[in-house]
Amino acid sequence: MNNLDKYIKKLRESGLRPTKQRLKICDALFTPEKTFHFTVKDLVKIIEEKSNIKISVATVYNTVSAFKKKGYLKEISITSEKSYFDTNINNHHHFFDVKENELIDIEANQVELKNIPSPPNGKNIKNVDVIINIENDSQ
Amino acid sequence: MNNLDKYIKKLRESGLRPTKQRLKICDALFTPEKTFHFTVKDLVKIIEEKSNIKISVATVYNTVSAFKKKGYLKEISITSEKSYFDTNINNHHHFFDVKENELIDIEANQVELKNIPSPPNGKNIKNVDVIINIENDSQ
DNA sequence: CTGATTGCAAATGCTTTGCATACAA
DNA sequence: TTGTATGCAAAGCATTTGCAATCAG
Repeated sequence: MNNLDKYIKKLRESGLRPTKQRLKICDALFTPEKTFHFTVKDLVKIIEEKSNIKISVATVYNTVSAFKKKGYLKEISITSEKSYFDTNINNHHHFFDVKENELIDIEANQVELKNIPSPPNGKNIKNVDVIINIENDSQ
Repeated sequence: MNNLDKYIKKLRESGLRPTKQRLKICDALFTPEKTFHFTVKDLVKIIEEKSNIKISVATVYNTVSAFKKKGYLKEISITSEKSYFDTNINNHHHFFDVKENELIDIEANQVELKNIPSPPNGKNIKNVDVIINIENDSQ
């Protein structure tokens, strides 16, 4: 299956029609070999630089949101005024530089998590995020 | 030392003058026996209900921000459109109900974290947050 | 043609800034 | 009186909503 077909499939599975704007979003997100972290604003910038088209932030938001709900993207739990997303959907964790707002992946098997407590009655665990907040030595 | 003196001390140590508004904020935050989680909007509501005074959100923001910087409050790392703070400044973790936006404390010793990887060169670890995201069984 | 979906301008709501006012010395 | 800190209205942004335009069938 070529990329275009993959992207059309991902969009349809997320409940979205494969429009020109949304295919550009897929291209920006899923074509790079390496996974990466981004904000909605980052993504708009990447798309506009790559293709010289105009795309509204609202379109990016609803597409990213649909992909997140479907599990094609993950949102990262950090204390930041903006939402950060990750194209790496495997179980893993993060360093977060609180001053620079920079994220670095940590492989899941690099951290040993044991004795995870049971969730409250009627609830189940969706996922566990480990955030290691870091800052410059001098601070 | 009585509460008022404690609050004046906390404010001065955070670089703020002890004004009427700020003492109300201290009262709302540090008088309750139990620690709790809150957003800035929650805090404004608590203060206005308790004392019938008007207080602007900006004043609450800058005071909360100064207390956070000083370590008298902690911000919690979660994927939410609002910032959540915690009056419990001991090392501990959280369950986060992603649908209800509800937080529950987990004692630090309830989770066993091992093999924390070394931070990148020139950086040191400020703190480690473990977020256990939960949702209703049926979902 | 018709009902459903799209893309985006405008609205919303959280957070920060700028400045007239109040305060300390 | 004078320089500094305060409190908050207004501005600034991230995100969501509502709807005219478009599309699929």
